[in-house]
Amino acid sequence: MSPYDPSAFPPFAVTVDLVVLTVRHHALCALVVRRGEQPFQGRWALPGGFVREDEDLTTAAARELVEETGLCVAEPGAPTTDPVKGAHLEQLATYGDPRRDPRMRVVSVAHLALAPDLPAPRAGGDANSARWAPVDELLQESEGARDEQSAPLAFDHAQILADGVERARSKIEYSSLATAFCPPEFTVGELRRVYEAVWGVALDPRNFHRKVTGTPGFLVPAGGTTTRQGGRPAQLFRPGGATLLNPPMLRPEV
Amino acid sequence: MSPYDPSAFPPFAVTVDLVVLTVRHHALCALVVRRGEQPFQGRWALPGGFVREDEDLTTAAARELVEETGLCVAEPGAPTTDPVKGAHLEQLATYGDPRRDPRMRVVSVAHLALAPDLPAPRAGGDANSARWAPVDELLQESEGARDEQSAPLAFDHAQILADGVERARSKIEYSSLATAFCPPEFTVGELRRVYEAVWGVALDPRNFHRKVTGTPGFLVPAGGTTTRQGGRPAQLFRPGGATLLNPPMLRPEV
DNA sequence: ACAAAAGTGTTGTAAGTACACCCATGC
DNA sequence: GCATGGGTGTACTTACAACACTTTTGT
Repeated sequence: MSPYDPSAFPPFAVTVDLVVLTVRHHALCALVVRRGEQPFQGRWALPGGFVREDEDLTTAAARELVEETGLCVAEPGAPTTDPVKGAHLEQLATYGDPRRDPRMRVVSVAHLALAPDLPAPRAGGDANSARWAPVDELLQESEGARDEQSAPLAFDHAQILADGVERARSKIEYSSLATAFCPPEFTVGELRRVYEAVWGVALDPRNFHRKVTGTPGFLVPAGGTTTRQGGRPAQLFRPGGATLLNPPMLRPEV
Repeated sequence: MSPYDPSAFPPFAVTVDLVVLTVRHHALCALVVRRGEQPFQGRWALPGGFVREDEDLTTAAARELVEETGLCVAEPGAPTTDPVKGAHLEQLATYGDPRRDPRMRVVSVAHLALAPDLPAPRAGGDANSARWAPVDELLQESEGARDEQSAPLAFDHAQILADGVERARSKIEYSSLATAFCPPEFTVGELRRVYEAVWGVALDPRNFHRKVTGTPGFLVPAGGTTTRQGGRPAQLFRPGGATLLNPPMLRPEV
């Protein structure tokens, strides 16, 4: 690595962008904010912002997450019943094409956040508004007439979102991450509907039940029952300690 | 995102660091270079360097790879018999702790490269020398007396290397990536020794053979045989088109 | 009574493990 | 001959898909 001479390296702006996913109305949705400025003024974009001078990348992402949604990241090992603290956050990938931002050289470290269904997004920062949008709408290629709601995302955010969705889809296979989409206590049926929404498939409720309750460390009984989904009362569960599932959940249609 | 005002964001240096892995003498090895300058002068470090003004991150990583090893990245879809062009390169993760470099704020986009066994590394850039070192030596915690060879890596490179090794270990499970450690044509036994070295386990040769030859798209017969490993002549194979393995290879001891 | 969702039992099948066993070369 | 690695056959076991069936609520 070169010495201290600042002229030896070009300066970059470094940002964090967030792919915040949740499951609403049986569909996988992402948080998008409307851009208030050029370029891409008025278009939807992923939330994000500059990394500060003395801030770690993960810290910057967690800060943006709070500013945009009020969500706090779950403390490892400290199970909480506060639905606003159950979020999962991890680094996704870094995007640094020289022309991805027309104004200057920006390297964006994208992060992936998974959250339970929240009442409503709160707009923050320099965004005019924010909303949860089904990822299917956001990612469908421009075909035929397009209304403003489903216009393509700003910058390279469609690519970032696609990468985040793909990460989530594959990661719930072999980890217990799907519980990050659920409230602190949930039923097996609710967990199944998360898998169905994220993967976009229908799962056999009977086999699913046997599988998740039989995977060690995935779920622990919370003690109560609920009928909030109708039908026979269902046992409530909390996430077990396990992070890696053995055996993994299998995504159909291979 | 904020307007053009450069005072609105702090400037960062952006580098790429490379985790270059290969299998030599039945052990997983990483390429390390000796640092010629402060800080960490004389210590081993991962190869890397600054991203240039108009350069994509992947381009920068590929350029560093050529400079340090002479390896070229494999062209997708263009199978080559040149052993120096078969390398696999992918982004690994980004490291941006404010204090990871004592001189200035550096964000490093680490990349993972997999290469077949090469004759010898060639030192390049500002490194005094370069060598292949077994990852077990590089990653073992400081315990007891340590010679210079096994001194811990500079900066946060031990963490980066550990992340790269873990990525490689898990990715050869469900992808055909293990062939990137092999020469253009190889035997089933050579491929098995790759898995054994990367995972650090012993595999049953009989079941392994059945499995890899039975996984569609993993291997295609190259037509010849070889006795370079001794014993009965073995069929030579080339990588098949498949990138994702179905069913996946299973890592023992879970 | 009926619909709806939860949960259990059973059966066929795909895939993995652990071996015994045979094959083709170099020395 | 014998050592060495390559390759096939087979029995045992696990895990998954499919689907019949029972349970417990709300209306």
